Amino acid sequence: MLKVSYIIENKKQVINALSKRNFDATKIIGELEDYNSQRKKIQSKLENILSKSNKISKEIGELIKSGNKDQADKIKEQTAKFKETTKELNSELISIKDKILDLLYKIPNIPNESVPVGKGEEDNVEVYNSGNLPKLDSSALPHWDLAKKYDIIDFKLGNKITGSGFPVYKGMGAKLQRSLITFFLDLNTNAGYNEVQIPYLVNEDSGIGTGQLPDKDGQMYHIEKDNLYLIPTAEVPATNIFRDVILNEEDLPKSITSFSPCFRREAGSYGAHVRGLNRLHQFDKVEIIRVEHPEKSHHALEEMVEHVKSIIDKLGLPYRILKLCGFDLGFSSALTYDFEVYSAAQKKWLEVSSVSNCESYQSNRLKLRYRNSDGNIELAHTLNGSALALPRIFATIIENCQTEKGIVIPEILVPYTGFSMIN
RNA sequence: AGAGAGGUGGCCGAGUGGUCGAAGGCGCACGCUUGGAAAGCGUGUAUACACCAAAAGUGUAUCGAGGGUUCGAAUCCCUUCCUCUCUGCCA
Repeated sequence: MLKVSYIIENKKQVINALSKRNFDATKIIGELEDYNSQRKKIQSKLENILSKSNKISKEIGELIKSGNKDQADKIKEQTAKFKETTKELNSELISIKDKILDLLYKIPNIPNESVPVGKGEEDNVEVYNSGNLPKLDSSALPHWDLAKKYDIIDFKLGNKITGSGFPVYKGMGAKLQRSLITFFLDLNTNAGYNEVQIPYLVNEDSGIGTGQLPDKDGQMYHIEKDNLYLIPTAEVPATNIFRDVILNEEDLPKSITSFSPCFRREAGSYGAHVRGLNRLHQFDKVEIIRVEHPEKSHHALEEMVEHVKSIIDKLGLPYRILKLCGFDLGFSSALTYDFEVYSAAQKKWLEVSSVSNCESYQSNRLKLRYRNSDGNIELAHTLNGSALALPRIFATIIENCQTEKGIVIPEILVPYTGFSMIN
């Protein structure tokens, strides 16, 4: 979330910048200003009274010490009136702070200057594409048919065990899946990301820290009995490593990578476009996270983009990179690049990675800060990206690499799979 | 899951109702000392918010979290989370 002081001091720029998202912040910022000045008034009043009553308490203490009980009792009466007003003011203060927080939760991050204006996903700007799109002959099968043909993914079995969107990978399919995970982790750690294994369930504080709560709690699976949430991405536990942390400037940057299954309720998205592996309730993903100095975060984003490019290049899949327009930009992101690989059998672009700079939007919620060389404390910047999400990569590999004889595994994966052909 | 013991600053650790934001130590920073280092000595060493144009300064809150008792809570009571020990269960 944004800082109240920042919003109020830069009101015009904020409203202007948010209009890129088709988000009209005029009213909400107006309310925010009102609440904030109310908050200050109440707080001053309250602190004044508390200060007085603290002084009196000290006096009472001294009087009792010196044996002056009668006088102490007299002064005690004075404090009675403070008590009620203190209580009232305090509950007013709490409720107004809650209101301010509620408003802050509703304001998305300010898009970076370079983010294009847009009214829909058609306004995303292609900034890179890797070359020619492969053409398969008309007998080419989509991955759900290939999965059945070679018995590598069983969607029906997943339905039986859990429900739709929980596929069972079998045999060479399972092996390919595991190979991809290891392959991605190897590339990420070679690029300097520290591998961590994180919990797949997180508490409420963590959900709030990275912005899934309170607004998007319908998208996460919630275990009510223990009040825990199944993670929708490793970004949540991995970024929360740094919640309530003050780093030293020289500790930056922090780079980590983590594999995890991801759980998403995907409430309300059903239909043909979610067929097969295209949209699942449980899928595997390897994530990269960076905590950066504000002056370096945009360079870091470019590095992350280059890194993801190199991964897809190695797999030899056709892809393009989109710079997301204001409309499509995620709530807490300032700048996002989406990677889409081209599925020749589905004749469709499939998103496989989203690399974002959240600037200080997450770190303000997380209270993730660093101490600069002057000794001042400032918010760090957080970035995250998929490197990579598995299902659509899996789907595209088997679709694009299908031949009459079988599915040809990309050469770079063969040392991981131990086989070069699924047939 | 049951019984017991705990959770204090970057770390260790004192504090069981009254100048306690918190002794003491370690660590860290700066200074003195030294040819240089170590040792020694001295000084400093939390965060958030508010007041102030700003700095200085002042105020308020924070001793796992939330609530309560009290003029006053790190200290007493309740709830909750976490850690440790024993028992149970288990990969």
